[in-house]
Amino acid sequence: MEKQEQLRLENQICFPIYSVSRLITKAYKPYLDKLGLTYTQYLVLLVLWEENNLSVNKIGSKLLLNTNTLSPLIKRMEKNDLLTRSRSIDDERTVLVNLTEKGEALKDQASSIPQNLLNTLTNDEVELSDIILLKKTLDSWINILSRNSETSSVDENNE
Amino acid sequence: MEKQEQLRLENQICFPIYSVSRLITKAYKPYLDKLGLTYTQYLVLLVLWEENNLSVNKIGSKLLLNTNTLSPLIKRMEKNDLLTRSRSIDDERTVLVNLTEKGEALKDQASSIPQNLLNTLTNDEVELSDIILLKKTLDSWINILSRNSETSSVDENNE
DNA sequence: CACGATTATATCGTGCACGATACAAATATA
DNA sequence: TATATTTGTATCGTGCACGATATAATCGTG
Repeated sequence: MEKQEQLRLENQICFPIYSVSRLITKAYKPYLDKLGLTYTQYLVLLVLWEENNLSVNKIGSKLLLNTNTLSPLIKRMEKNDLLTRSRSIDDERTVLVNLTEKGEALKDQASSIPQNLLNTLTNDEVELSDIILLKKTLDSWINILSRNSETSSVDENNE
Repeated sequence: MEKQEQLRLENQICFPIYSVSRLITKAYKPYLDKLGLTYTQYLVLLVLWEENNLSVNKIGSKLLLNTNTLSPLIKRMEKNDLLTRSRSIDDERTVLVNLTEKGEALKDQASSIPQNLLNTLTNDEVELSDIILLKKTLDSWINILSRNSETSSVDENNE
C-alpha cells in the first residue's frame, strides 16, 4: 500500500477500535444509569467483585489505569457509598479499598448486563467465534502495548 | 457460562477493547507530540486530508463525534493555525472547515505514522491477517452500535 | 542509624466525550 | 406569510485519561 493511502481513515485499524470503544461505552450507559454507575466505575466494581480489599495500585494494574485516574474516581465511589477507603496498617502509604454492602449488592443487579451486551453485538454478521478470535488479538496487543509503556504493567497480577 | 461468571473481567470483551483503545492512543503519542497534535485532532486531519472544505457536522458523521466534542476541538485547531472556520454563504448555520498550509503540510510528516504503528502491532503473535479479520468485526459493530444511537449515524456519508 | 532511592497515593492542568440545553437560521406547513 | 419544526453549531457541567509533579512512608545500602 502506498504511504499516503495508509492515511485514509478507511485504512486505519486504530479508528475502528477507538469508535467501537466509545460506542460500547454508550451501549452500556442505559444499563449502568439504572445502577448509578459510570463505565469506569463499573470496571472497578468488576475487579472488586472478584477480589475485595485491594489497594488502589492493585486495581490500577488490573485495569491498566494509573492513580491519577483512579484516586478521584474511587473517592467519588466512596461518596456514593459503593466502597470504603482505609490506610493499610502494614504500610501507611497503601489505601485499601473495600466494598460496602451497597457495592456488594450491585453485583446481582449487574449480572445480566454482559449477556445483554453480547446479544447486541452478535447477529447474522458477527458470531461468537469472531468475538473469541477478536479477544485473542486484543489480549496480545495489551501485552505488546503495556510492555512498551513502563507504567502499570499487565504482568504484575501475580499476588 | 454461568451468569456470575460473565462478570469476571477476564471474560469481558468490552474491557480489552477499552484498554487497547487507550493503549493505542498512548502509542501514537510520541509521534503526534512531534507534530503538536492530539489523537482526536489527528483524526480530524485524516478526514480533511481526504476531503477539504467540510462542515463540522460532516466531520462528525465521519468520526462519529458530535459537535459538543468537535466545536471546541476545532477551535483549538484553528488557534494552532491548522485550519480555518468560516460560515457558509449558502447556509449561515453551517461552519466550513478548511486546512491551512500548515495543516496541509502536516500530511507529509504524518505519512509514516500508520506503518510505524502497524509494525508495533504485528509480531509473532499477531499477523496482518488477524488485523484484517479484526477490522471486519469492528466495522460490523460500528454499524450495529451507531444504528442504535440515533445521533450522528454512520450512514449519512453519502454526499 | 543515616540518607538517598523507591513506592503508593494524590493533586493539578489540559483535552477530550457526551448528555442537556440554547439559539439562530432554514424549512415545512397550515 | 405566520409559525411550528427541524437543523447546524455552540455552551455548560461532569467525569474520565494522563503527563507532570508533590508528598509522605518505606526500603536499601553503606
